[in-house]
Amino acid sequence: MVKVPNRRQDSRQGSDTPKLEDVAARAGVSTATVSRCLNNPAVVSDATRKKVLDAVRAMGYAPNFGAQALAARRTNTFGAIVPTMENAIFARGLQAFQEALRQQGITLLVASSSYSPELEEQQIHSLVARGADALLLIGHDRPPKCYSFLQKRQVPYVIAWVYDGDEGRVSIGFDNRKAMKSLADAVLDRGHRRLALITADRRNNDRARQRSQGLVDAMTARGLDPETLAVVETAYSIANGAQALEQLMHTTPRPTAVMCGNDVLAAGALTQARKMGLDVPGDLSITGFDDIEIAEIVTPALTTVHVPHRNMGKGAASLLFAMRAGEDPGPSVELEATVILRDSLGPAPDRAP
Amino acid sequence: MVKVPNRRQDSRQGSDTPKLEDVAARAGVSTATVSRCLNNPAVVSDATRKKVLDAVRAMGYAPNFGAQALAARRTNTFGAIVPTMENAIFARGLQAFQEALRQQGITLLVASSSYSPELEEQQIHSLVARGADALLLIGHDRPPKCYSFLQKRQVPYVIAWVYDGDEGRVSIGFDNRKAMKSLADAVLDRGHRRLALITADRRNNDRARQRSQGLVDAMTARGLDPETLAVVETAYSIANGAQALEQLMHTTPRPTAVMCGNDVLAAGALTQARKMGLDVPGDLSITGFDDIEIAEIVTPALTTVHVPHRNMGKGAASLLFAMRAGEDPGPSVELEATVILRDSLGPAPDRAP
DNA sequence: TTGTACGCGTTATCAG
DNA sequence: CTGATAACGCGTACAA
Repeated sequence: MVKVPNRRQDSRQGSDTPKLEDVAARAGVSTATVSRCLNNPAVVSDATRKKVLDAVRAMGYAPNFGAQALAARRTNTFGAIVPTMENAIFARGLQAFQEALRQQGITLLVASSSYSPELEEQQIHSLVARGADALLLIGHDRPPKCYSFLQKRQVPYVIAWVYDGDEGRVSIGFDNRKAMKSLADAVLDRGHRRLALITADRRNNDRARQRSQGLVDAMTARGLDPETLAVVETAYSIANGAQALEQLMHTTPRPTAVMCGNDVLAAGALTQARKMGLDVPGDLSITGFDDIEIAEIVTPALTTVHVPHRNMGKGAASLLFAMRAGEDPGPSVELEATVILRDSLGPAPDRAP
Repeated sequence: MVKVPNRRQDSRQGSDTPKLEDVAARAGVSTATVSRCLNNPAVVSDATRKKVLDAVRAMGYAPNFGAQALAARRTNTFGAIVPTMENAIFARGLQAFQEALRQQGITLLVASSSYSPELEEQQIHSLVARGADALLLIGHDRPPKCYSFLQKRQVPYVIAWVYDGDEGRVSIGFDNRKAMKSLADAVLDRGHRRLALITADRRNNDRARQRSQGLVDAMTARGLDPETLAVVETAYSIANGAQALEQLMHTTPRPTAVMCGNDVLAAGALTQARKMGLDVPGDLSITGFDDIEIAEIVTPALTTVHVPHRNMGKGAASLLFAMRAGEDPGPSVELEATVILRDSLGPAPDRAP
């Protein structure tokens, strides 16, 4: 069979994407030199570099991703899988992560798992198959095979949004349990004794579990029976928060404070409480978690926990850079989360003047 | 030089990613057959197909993306560039878009341009370089070279979130100008005559420009002088909405209704108004645009324009499928946006009883 | 400092 | 229906 090299399928006209070879021809050098100019400019002479870069610009050359990935065995792409993109919980963190990556010339691929372990596993495979050089994951909760897969494929990853000693994995985040305990302490300090919790499904969500546990910790520390805590588990959404609150208001004894697993649920709960004619915080106190923008604009503003969104994103990027470079990323990083007191938390009603 | 085929750099142990060849060996067939099993199962015999697929499963084989892209000249990846991911404006639409793509086995890459034309151009290049088969863009406003680039590269694209006759480009969306005029009509119907507008920067944002124009249309239609409209231009954010409102409240004559370019600005404005001790809608009416979740939970709930988020996403996917298949996508699609009346809009104060 | 040439893992064509 | 094998476009030892 005869070779027909380098003739475009369609030699008629300009559906063309210039390739390295074209640039090389125009600049009067070899493809190797062009490649070097782009990837390792230091080793080529000033004169040729200029010549080549001019040609590159003139032709609007951009490397073919597939070819590059195939040859370099590296994509300069990191992946992130977050449970949701429908609200702002992870938005700020991702933004910071992305900014840090961009500075290193790395592209971010974001996928969302909709809080489904199966979907997340699929996304992990997909991102790795697409050549992600490293991965950002949220929380520890996922099937062990996910971890063995990543290890087998030698893909570095970091667990964000949690810090809990070490699970043998590099993580960066805050102590969800401790943070919720602090918030619960603030609630208990105000005399509340009948508490309720609206939380996300705790089965596949270690953050939710830890937050829940933090509340129990606080109660136990004061000699309260955790069994008296009313709990509603539901998916994160404003509507669900509202529905959960309604449900809780029909329980006896009625709670005087409803703590929510995040601000989205809390916003829904708050809206519903007011819709039911309750005064917040006069009749009922409500707290959130995460301190996303919504917390400040609802009425009354939400007492919540501010989490270090941006620092988690930035820090995760640093850890992954180190890991990709084959360096030791060091131990997991603990960042601080702080209680933010706003108007949705007040003294317990029966204790008020 | 001697060829050293198919020996892994590291033959020591299992840092391995199985390749087509490995699967072929295990199944006792050629690589071509394995490839066919995966991409065009119909043409291989049942027996071999089973044999091959078993091997694939057993080895956990996943095709190498780069190689696949290089050989097939197709990535099964679509890209979307939205102005922002920091709030929910585009979240629902993107979600729907993604769901539609997934059904066709297509992965979505999302990038955000932060409302910067330069950044957007860069993102377009990046996504195309990464082999995006098609692109979703928001609005028409961008340098012509972006369009010529896409045309030259033969990358299909659709413009979403707008419908304005035809710019010679396929678009799917609603008529921003008409929608805002309807909302403004509702405001004017309630007796408001001193209006203000808080809008995003209109220079690179045709949606913002059209919405602004719609307001002018409504005023003109009633014989009001558009010159009396107080306008503040600012970036979409809650904080900016708040600041803009404060500024407007210091103008004379003070507006009785503040219309906002979107719900995020409106939420900020609303919060600020209440912080300033104003009664909404008693002293001041405020409107938003987009009808994202936040519109329902602020107090009072926002009168706004509901835009067809999900249908735009789904429809955009359909159009792109057709275009990628070389079919004629047909003309641009106009969807309906509807005014949603909620409590933040009331009668003009001086007209109230 | 630059050029030559091979291999990266798939797909697709063509011959059996 | 299956098997060889030539591209696909780039990176990079190795040679010059």
